[in-house]
Amino acid sequence: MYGGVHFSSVPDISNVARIDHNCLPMVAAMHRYGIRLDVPFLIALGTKIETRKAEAESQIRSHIGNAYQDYNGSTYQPFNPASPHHVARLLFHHLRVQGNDPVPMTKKSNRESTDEETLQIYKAKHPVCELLLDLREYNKLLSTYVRVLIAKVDSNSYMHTQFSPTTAATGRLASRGPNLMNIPVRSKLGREIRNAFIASPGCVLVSTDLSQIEMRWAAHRSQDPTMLRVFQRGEDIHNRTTCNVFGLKYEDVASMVRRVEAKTASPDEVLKYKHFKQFQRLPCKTVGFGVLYGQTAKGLRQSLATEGVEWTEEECQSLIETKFFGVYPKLKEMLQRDHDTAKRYAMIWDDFGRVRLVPEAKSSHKRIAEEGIRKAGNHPEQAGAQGTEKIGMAMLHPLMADINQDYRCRPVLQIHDDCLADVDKRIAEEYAAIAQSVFRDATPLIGVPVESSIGIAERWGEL
DNA sequence: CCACGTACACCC
DNA sequence: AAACGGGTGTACGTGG
Repeated sequence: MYGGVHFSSVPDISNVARIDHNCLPMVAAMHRYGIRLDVPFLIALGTKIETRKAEAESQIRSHIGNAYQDYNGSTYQPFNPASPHHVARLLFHHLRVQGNDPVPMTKKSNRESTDEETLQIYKAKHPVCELLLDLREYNKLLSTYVRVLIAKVDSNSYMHTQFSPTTAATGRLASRGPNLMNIPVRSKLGREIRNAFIASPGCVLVSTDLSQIEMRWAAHRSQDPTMLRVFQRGEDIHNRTTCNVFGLKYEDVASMVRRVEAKTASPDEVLKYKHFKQFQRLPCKTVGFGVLYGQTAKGLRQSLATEGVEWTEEECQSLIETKFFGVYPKLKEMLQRDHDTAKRYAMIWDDFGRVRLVPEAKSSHKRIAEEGIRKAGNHPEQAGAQGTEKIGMAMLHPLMADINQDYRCRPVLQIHDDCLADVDKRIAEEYAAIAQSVFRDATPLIGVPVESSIGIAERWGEL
C-alpha cells in the first residue's frame, strides 16, 4: 500500500494490444473485400424518396403561404425547411404554435429547439410540423445514405469502408468513409436502405450476433444471483425484471406472451398483454439499458414520456433505486465500486485491462465529475463486450481464410456485437455453426453462458 | 473562401 | 446547469 493505492489493483494492460492486433487481419479483409450493393435498387429508392421529398416541400410551401416573412435588412429571405433556424422562426415567431406555453430550447444557442421531440409536441397544432418531420427523414436518407452510397461503390458495386479498432475509448470499432455502422434499421423507409446491401452472386449474408452481451458482462462482473439465474435459465431479462418489480409470476407472463404471439389469446388477455408491455415491461426494459449508462430519474422520465408513459420523476427514481436495484442488488454494488474507482484513480478498466482515463471524475464541478463517473460506469461492460467480439473475430478469421480457399467466405462488417460475412450458399450453414460457436466460446464468463444467434439472408434488411 | 461549432439524426 | 454510454456524417451559419 502506498498513497492509498493498492498495487494489486493496477490493471495489466498487456493483453489489450494483443486483442487489437489480432483482430486486424479480419478488419483488413473487411476493408479489402468490401460489401456488395444493389446499385439499381438504390437508384430506384433514391428516385422514390426524391419524389416524396418534392411533395413534402410543395405541401409545406402551400401550408405556410406568406406566414414566413424574414427581412434581413435589404431583402426577404426564402424559407429553407432544412434550416433549424428558419423552422424555429416559422413555428414559434410567425405561426406561434406554442400559444403561451414554454418551448424546449437548444443547449448552446438561445433558440427554440426544432428537434423531432419538440416537433412532435406541436404536431396537433399545425400540419406543417409533421411535413417538416417527413422532409427531415427524406433529406437524411438522401444526403447521408442513398447519394453517398451510390457515389462510393467501386466499379464492381462493392463498398470498402474503413474500420478503426483504436478510435473509440472503449475499444469498439469505428467505421468511416462511409460509416456503415449507422445504416438505418428502425423506420420502415430507412430499412429499405439496408436492403440495398446484398450477398455476392451465389452467396448469402450470415450474421453472428452476441445476444445481451453487455448485460452478461454485467452479470459476470457483479455476480448478482438473480442476474446469473436469468441467463442460466435462458429467461428474458426484461420480463424477469418486470415480474419481480410488479409481483407477477414469470411463467404466467411467459405463457401469456406465447398465447398472444400464437394468436390464441382472448381479447381480454390481449388488452392485459398490451398494458403489461407498455406500462410494466417497457419501463423496466428502459431502466435495464439506462442503468448501465448511468441514466438518472430525470432522463428515465424523459425517455418514457416519448413512449407515451407519463411517470413522475419520483416514480422513476423509485423504479431505478428501490425496485430495479432491489431486484439486482449486487449490480448496484458493482456500479458503485466502479464509480469509486473512477473517483479515486481517475481511471477505470475492464477485465482485459483496457484502461480508460477519466480525469474529469476528479473535477470540482459536479456536472463534469458526474459525466466522468458515467463514462467510467459504462466502460467495463462496453469494453468487455467488445473484447468478446474482437477475440471472436481474431479466432474466426483463420478458419474463414481456410474455407475461402475453395468457397467464398469473407467477413464484410462488424457492428459492435454483430459480425457479418458473405458466404457461398453451399457452405453457409456450416460456416454459421462454426462462427456461432467461436463467438459463444470466445470469452468464458463466470456463471454466465454467452449466447450468439445467427441469421442468414440474401439482403441485409431481411436478417 | 474555408474551418469550425452547432443542431440534428442515424446506429449499437 | 445537465440530467444516457460509445460512435459518424450532413447542413447550416458564423467568424477568421
